[in-house]
Amino acid sequence: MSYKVAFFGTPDFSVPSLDVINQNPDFEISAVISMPDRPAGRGHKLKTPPVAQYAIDHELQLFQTENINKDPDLIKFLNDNQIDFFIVIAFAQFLGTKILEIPKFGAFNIHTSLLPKYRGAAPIQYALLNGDPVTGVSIQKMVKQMDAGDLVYDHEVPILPGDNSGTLFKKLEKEAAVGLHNFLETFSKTSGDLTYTQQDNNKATFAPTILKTDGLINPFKEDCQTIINKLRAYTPWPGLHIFLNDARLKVHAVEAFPKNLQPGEIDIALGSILLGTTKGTIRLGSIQPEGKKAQRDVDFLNGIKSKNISLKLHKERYE
RNA sequence: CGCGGGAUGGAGCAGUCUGGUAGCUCGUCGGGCUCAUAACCCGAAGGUCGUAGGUUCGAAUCCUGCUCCCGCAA
Repeated sequence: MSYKVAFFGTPDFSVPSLDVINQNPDFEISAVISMPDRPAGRGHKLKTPPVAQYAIDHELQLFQTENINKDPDLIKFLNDNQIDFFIVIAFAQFLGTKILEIPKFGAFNIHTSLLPKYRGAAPIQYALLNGDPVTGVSIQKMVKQMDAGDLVYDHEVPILPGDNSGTLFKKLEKEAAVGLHNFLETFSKTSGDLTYTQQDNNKATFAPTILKTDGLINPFKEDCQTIINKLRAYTPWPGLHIFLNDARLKVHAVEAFPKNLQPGEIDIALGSILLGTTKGTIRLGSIQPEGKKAQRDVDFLNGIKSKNISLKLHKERYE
């Protein structure tokens, strides 16, 4: 006999986990639930979420819905099909109590931090923002409170100095699938009689959604190390940017530089773009003007000299 | 048909509006100065101005099609 599973997920990140279930003969995917197709990219062409695309390619029952809590057809389907449990990974929607009560064994969420640390939408980014040496994968039985459920699995993953959000996402995408694989094995062996570990709510920290505007380098409010951490956390999305001479520039590389400057002060005398912060000076090593490709600091400065203009922070943007 | 920027020697840019010998800051190569140098001085090489066509005596520059790159937005 096999267990019936409903899978909730949306981006690339969820696909290997979905595949793990799909490959396991002890589990049957009754439904895949994902977000609707959305216009995306340059040109705003309609784009199907990767999880939905996987479901289509593998001929799985697919639901794409804006709000699962208010989708009677989906709720009816889930109720009628005697689902054993849900797997939720990077779904981007909140599951209400009514939904959580449907499956026999409950709903399990794969979360990419060592809970109770970094509950919320952006655990990977926050581990990098804080310069953590290690993060991990947790699987929790979902309750109404966000990411506060009892744990059934956790596994540490080291963060290397060269990691950014892009590389760490890739690693955790695999680790999440491995974790899910192990979870499924345990589930089979114990027939769903799992061992739960409570989270210590006093140790809970939160990782709210990253906004595009968070990518602004603010030398009046941030120190050197914060900006370096932000670069790692916000690469590849949303990236760092700064406003110089009315232009919005992306910044792809930063490093500490031994020179004393006032917060917001810019110095290009040494052939680098140096920027004073609240503590320490930072060198902007790679710059990308709008409509252009990323370029080295020296190249950018050559263009500036050629135009015979000087660099100024667009100060109003930082208040 | 979401909005917009860009394509000029190896790099980053100016020149395009107001057609008429292709320029700036670098890099490269050669020479000089120097104990030495990423510094300074002198000199040189290197460009079918993305592509196809049109207008013109003449097009990087004006008009049209096409390709490629990128920012915003989502």
